[in-house]
Amino acid sequence: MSTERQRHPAAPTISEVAAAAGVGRATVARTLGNYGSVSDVTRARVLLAAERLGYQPNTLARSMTTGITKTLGIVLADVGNPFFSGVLRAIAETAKGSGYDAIVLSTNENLELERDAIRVLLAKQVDGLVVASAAGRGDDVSHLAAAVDRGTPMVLIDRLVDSLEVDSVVIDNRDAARRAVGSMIAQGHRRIALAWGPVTLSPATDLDQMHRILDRALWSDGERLRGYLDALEEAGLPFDTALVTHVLKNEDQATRAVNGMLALADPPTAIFTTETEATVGALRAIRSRNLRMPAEISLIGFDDSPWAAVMDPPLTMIEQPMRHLGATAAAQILRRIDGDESPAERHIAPSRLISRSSDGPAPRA
Amino acid sequence: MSTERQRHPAAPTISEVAAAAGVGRATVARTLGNYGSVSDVTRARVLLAAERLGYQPNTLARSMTTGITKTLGIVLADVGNPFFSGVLRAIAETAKGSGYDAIVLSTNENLELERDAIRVLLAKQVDGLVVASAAGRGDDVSHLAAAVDRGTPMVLIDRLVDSLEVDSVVIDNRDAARRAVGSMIAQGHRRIALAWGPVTLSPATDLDQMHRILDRALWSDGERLRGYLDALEEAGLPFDTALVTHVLKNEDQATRAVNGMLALADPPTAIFTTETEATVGALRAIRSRNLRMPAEISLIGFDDSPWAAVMDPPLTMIEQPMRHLGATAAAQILRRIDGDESPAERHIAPSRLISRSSDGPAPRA
DNA sequence: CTGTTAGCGCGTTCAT
DNA sequence: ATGAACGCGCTAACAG
Repeated sequence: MSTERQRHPAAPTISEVAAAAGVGRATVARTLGNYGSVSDVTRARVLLAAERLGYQPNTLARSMTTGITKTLGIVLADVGNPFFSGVLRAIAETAKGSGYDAIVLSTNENLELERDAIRVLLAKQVDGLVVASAAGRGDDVSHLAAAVDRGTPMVLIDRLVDSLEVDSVVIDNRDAARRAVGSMIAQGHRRIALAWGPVTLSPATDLDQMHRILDRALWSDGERLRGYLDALEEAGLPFDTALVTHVLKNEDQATRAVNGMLALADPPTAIFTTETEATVGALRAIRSRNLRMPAEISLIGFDDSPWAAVMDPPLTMIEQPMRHLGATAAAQILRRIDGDESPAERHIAPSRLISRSSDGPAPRA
Repeated sequence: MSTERQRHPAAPTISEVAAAAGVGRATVARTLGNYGSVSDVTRARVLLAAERLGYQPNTLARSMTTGITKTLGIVLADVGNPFFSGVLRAIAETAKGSGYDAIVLSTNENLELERDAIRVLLAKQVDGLVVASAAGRGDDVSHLAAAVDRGTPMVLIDRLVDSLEVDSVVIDNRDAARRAVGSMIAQGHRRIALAWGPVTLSPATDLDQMHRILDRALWSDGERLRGYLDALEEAGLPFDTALVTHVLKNEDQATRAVNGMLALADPPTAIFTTETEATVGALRAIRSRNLRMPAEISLIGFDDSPWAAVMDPPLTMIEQPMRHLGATAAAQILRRIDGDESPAERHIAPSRLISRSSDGPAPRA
């Protein structure tokens, strides 16, 4: 009996198992690690001892010697976003299938937190990184570059980062947006609002300024806006800066911004939203003005959700293949970890416009 | 020039920094670790060398000697559920505030995956565990008990586990359900459906059987059902097993089950849903039968969401304080890690019934 | 104030 | 087939 009562017996180590089994540590390592050769009787003795002591390997120590953690670092812009949590689920499942675990960090769209996340993950010696970066174009991404330099494989998901020569898995945001907006134009709409455009303090007053703002925006935001512009241009419609929000990305701001547009002398007859929260914000604005949808106002938005189908009317939405995106990203990073040194690949996953009833013919003037 | 081109220079270790600075390893550890005492000049030299070499600490090695990982293990039943991702966000933020990182594993409501998750986390030597368990009452929770025995602090969140004497942070599900159902009864409803009840293959045919099923259900499911029964009993209303779903927890099953109830000769005039997916399923069923809400059917459900307010009509929902739950759980686990040995605490967080327009007076027969 | 040394738990030669 | 011994990168005693 020791003087100080040991409430929690220290976890048994490989040495204790060895002692209990009456063999050397190496033999235990061999049987438990399933390599080298061990006689059947010794193996049985070791296994028994391990079982009885409730031996659990210490993966930290293992990683210490092997230099391998069997762990993926996942950096997401926002786990709270159903899109990202859907992607995450697929990543985690695919990884586990190959014996990898995932450490997930959410940056809340904050570049500073992203830097921190990468630092933490690298310090934890993850074998690979999957990143949905919060970096806008032109932002300093040296933290990502450093990870790559260091030799840690990385794949970008959902958002490209210009200066980085790494694998990526994204959808064709520009095309998806072009098609959505195009379908509204085809239905006769001439004044189509965009919520959200890129965040900026000084809204664009003309197309040139818009393009300049666009060059510093988040990649996906930029692409979606470009697709919007593409559709306008194809149809020969003028671009009106008053129809693009530049507000901070939260629901209240979106609501207010869309409300403002709806109050214009020449209001939009259709709204294109680039994210779930913008969609909800737009719906709030539409509801507060008692507009009938789609009779008086049409709406198409990014990121389908289960509830979109039970809205009144059911919402026409762009669906992103979350599972496919996640699974592809995970498979790619595992391949890199496995030693694949081929040039960086860009995977483009298909998106789909799910037609429901929130969009319809433009009302006659 | 070495024969084999070294693409990725090995990460510099403390020894290399020491060499570069011309001091001993310990001195480097002291300056970088900010402990002990180091002369200003040496400190400067070390800092410079570390900076120039781009030194990054290897936390694995650190944890190896200290026995501390500064890492929390979070096991959630489903990260895809907005409720859990909201909770997670609060946990992560609180933890980071104290210098802790979080490793998150989602079990998809699968006990087997939960066992695996705990094993992985323990192997990674996390300092503490926050768990929303997928275990129903009576299920084998030895994996959780083992973690506690081993001395790893644990706090249960959202779901209690009977046999475990550990801290927990939950809401009073029973009371929340009782109040919601009670408010419908007060509005004249006599036939109130419950979606979802506990999952089971052989539905209850009477109250006794219901209670028996209840004794093996997920804690939160059980509590919510109990609250439903409480409200019925208080009002002297009979319990009808036909009004409680027993289906698998996915949207399609919920839709079908609710549809079936609505087709009854004596259909419910109100529905109480215990989770978001059940709510969406119920809405689908209501919509497919073209029922007007709340004129012909009332609805109240668990877990408020941004979109609930833009539905037509806006949904009356029970809001759980996700941030509060997460922050409390994190604070509690940090306290335990800090050495607090006081008896297990049960934190009960307040929930709130947000009254909107999906519920109303019962239609006259 | 600073350098030396001894582990932490494990995987892996190298002998035997 | 098996055991002894070394090292991964770092912290913590212990000398000086």
